[in-house]
Amino acid sequence: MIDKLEYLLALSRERHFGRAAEACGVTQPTLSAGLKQLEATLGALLVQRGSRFVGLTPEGVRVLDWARRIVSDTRAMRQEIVALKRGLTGHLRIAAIPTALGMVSTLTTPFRTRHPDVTFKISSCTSIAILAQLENLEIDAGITYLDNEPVGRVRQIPLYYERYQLLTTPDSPLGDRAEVTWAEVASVPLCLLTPDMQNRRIIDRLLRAAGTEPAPTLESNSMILLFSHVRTGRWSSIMPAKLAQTLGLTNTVRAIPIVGPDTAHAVGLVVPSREPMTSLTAALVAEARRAANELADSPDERENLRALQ
Amino acid sequence: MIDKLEYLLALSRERHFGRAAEACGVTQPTLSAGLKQLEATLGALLVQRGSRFVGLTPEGVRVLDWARRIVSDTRAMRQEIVALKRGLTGHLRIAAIPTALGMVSTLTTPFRTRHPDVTFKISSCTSIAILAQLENLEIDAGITYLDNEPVGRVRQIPLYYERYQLLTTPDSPLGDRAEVTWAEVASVPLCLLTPDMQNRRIIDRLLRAAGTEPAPTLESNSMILLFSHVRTGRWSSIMPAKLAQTLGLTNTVRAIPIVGPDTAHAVGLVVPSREPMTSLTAALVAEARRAANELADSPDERENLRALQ
DNA sequence: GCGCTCGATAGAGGTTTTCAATCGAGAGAT
DNA sequence: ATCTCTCGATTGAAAACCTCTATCGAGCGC
Repeated sequence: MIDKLEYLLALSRERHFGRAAEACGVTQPTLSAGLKQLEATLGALLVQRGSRFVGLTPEGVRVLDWARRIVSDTRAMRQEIVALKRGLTGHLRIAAIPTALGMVSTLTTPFRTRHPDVTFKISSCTSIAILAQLENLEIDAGITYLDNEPVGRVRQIPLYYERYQLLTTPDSPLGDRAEVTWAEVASVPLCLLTPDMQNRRIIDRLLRAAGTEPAPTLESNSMILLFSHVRTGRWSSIMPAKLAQTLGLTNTVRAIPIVGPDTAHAVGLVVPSREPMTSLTAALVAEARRAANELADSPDERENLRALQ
Repeated sequence: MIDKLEYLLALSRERHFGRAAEACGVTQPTLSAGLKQLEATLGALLVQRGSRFVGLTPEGVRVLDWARRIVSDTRAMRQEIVALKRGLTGHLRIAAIPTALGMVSTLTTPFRTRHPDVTFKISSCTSIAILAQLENLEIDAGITYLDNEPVGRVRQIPLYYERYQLLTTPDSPLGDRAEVTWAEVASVPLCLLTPDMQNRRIIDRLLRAAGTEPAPTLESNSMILLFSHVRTGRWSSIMPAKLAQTLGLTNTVRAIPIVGPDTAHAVGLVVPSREPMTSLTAALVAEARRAANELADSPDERENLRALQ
């Protein structure tokens, strides 16, 4: 039964019988038969039949919802029993927004010291995708903005507030400043993330609040690419302080704090709000709580973050 | 997998392989093998082995906890899909404390009018047993005192406050009174419930609060038996008003309100606090909310009850 | 030590599951 | 219109699994 529910999860994710079967490690006829059997035992069509995959029926959508619960509980149970025997083992799949990638190591490094048998897979994607993947059990945790429209039921552990810095070369127009305003930032040629990234949308909002229209002359979805363009001296960019810190300041690149309307966006760990949590998830949450104390720029900020939980 | 989890549930309930197997509708070797397979897939012993059933291992207890979740979610899923097709159908198992049996019909009657395809099984048992059975998925809902030590996670819907009346014959010492005090009640020969019933323990407390020691000359676990003894004219008894109302006042039996310290005990519906609820449970909760309005003795009381949720 | 209860084990029989191979319907291209 | 390609359903054989009856063996009480 549970394996059949996994078939349904895979199908709704892949939207293709063959790929779903492959993802489950069975052949396509097996998956087809499994779903047909699930439909028989529940007494309702779950998959809209056609020459190709069309979608799930309303009943299918409801079953999908239950399947997520049941499958994730089953996995959590398995994991907990393994953890009871051999200590914390297993695999944590984490997705993070690109601007948070730099600080992931402050989470993973102490975690591995504490639990050496846990392996990680960390992927970079948009805040929207993180919530979608959490919902579909494709990742175990995400690191993203906490002021998102709540898409699914998630538990959030605040980590730090994102503050922005202008990345530029010392010999460019603003290169010698100790701090700059958002209005000033808009006056230099900028390279920024693409607008599908929430970070870019936040920066756009901040620039508009300063009365200017964002007009980057180069867009990319890779922070590394932006950074390398800044190094040429022909572009400047805007980056969260935590990330600029990680990339390291060479003698050709300066990071200048941007002052002005301080609409700080909190970044934190998000995990499925299932009670009780997976033992791995629980350990990660504990680690995040510890990391939050280290990452906070001031005791004040620490207090504010704690209030967000 | 799920059927194996059901085996574990049955075993922990019956504490006997043969009876557990019977409860699951399989033979004892099948249940034994199923549990052994569950142990193999989880990689841990779940049942303490001995010549007879000893108990579950710590791992077994943890798995049992998950099994309850997974099995109940699976049942809820099945039910919801059936409900989507054929409207609300199925079976509701309710347990109630004896003193609440009289008012169950104010819940079930309108429920059946609304959902004619739902059948009921209503059993009478102690408040402790109700919570235990709820925990073990043996009943779907209970009707009991709401001031219990919370044994499991339950959601409670208040129905009414229990108030006590003296049941007696018109020609007995207190038979002509409009109301009596707890101290007066203690002066007549009483027949009461046995002390394993919470109702009796409450009455004992009330009698002691009035400075008297409860000394019933007859005890039983059946309200009907108590009532029939009252009718002989040789005993009086103490009953919740709601129940006295249901049993009906013949011309040989009077119900006299007992005044004094008003430590009202709220009675209500309790259901497993699983999110989302079974469709049947959700419908029952809705019915209980409606019934609470009807049962309340005053608007004041209605307000107090609402606050308990 | 005898008998009884309980749970484990063995082996047969039947069902279910799985897979490779193939079919057939529909979409898109020519 | 027809060809072709993709996708999901179907088929049939082999393997795996599950469930049963029958029986065993350990421990408990007498």
